[in-house]
Amino acid sequence: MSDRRNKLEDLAQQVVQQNGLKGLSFRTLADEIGIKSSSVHYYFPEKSDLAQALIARYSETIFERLEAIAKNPNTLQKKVLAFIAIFEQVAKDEKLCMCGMMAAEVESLSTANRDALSDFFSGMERWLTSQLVEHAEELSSQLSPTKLAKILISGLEGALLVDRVAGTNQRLKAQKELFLSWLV
Amino acid sequence: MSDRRNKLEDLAQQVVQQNGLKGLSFRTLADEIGIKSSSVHYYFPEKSDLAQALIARYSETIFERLEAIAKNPNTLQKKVLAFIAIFEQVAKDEKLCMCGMMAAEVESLSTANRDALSDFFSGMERWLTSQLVEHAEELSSQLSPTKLAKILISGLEGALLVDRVAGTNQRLKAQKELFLSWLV
DNA sequence: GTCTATATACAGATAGAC
DNA sequence: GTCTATCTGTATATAGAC
Repeated sequence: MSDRRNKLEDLAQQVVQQNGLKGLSFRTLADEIGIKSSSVHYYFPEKSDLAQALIARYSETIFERLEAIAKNPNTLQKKVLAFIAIFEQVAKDEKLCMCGMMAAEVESLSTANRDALSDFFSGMERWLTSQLVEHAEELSSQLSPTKLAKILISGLEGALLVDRVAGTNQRLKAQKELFLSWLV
Repeated sequence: MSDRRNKLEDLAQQVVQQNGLKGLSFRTLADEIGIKSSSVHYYFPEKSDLAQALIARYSETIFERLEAIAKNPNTLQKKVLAFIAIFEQVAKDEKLCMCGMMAAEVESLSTANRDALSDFFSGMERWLTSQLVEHAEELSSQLSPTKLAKILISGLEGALLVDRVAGTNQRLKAQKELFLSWLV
């Protein structure tokens, strides 16, 4: 992967997490890097190609981190708090989860983009579910691990969304406490 | 309020809930109504004026419904299920909460728009909190009503977001079960 | 209130030179 | 790989006639 391609993706991802895919233009992207928009089209012929690359890249980054968390022997509490910390870092930069942002724009995405987005969320849920199952003895909730995973992940996505408008982190904190309430 | 103005707002709201404010143009809005975009500017000089009207209108509609739910003597379970049903109706139309959608676009909104959005979410949380407090004896959670309200509302917003991508209603259902798990 | 006409800006995308 | 140049479409917004 070329360095330039990488820099384009870095910058594009940041813009998408703040302003959305519709808030990102090949022109401004090129300007910030110091090239022309036609050169950006060299790397990403269409905008949907850029979006696809961004989703793939973001997914890779996140799932690598999740794998590292899972591999490291630890309590469920520590593991999931490390998971939640990923969202907290996003919130601190006044951004959204990149895939959460694109989810809001799903009507204007290609079907490949949509599928990749859908895979991202189901992958995160699968990861969290497997952690909850693996540490079942540390859980005290009456709800199934699958449901708990769906609840927490959509809760975290929504918390990022609403907290950013309010300029606080109260909802993210509340979601964290929700998780803690599920532990024995 | 003129009939035309109303029809413009009706249509605009629907488009925003599906495609976002950036996905709404004065031109297409005018076309669908059968007038020219300059005539839309007669009602809403700038796009931020339209956005402000939409948020005010949406808030009014929702809070009227919440007031009706609160006024009608009922169990906490029935009241909150009626609250959740508002989200379920939105999901059925493959839309987002209009304010949830605009929350994703907050970086490109006027400060008045942001403040109105923030008020919408805090108003919903205040309503839900007051219901939880009023029916405290029906609750069994260790978390405070304020936190439960924040958890459920951001959870519902996130569930709409993620479910729409996945084309299911699993996360909304899971959030509903989460609420039910809080009852005695 | 609605129109025509237009100003201005910006979007995604492509052709072809270098 | 990057450029210049350009096509084409669309956006917000305004002026002024009717």
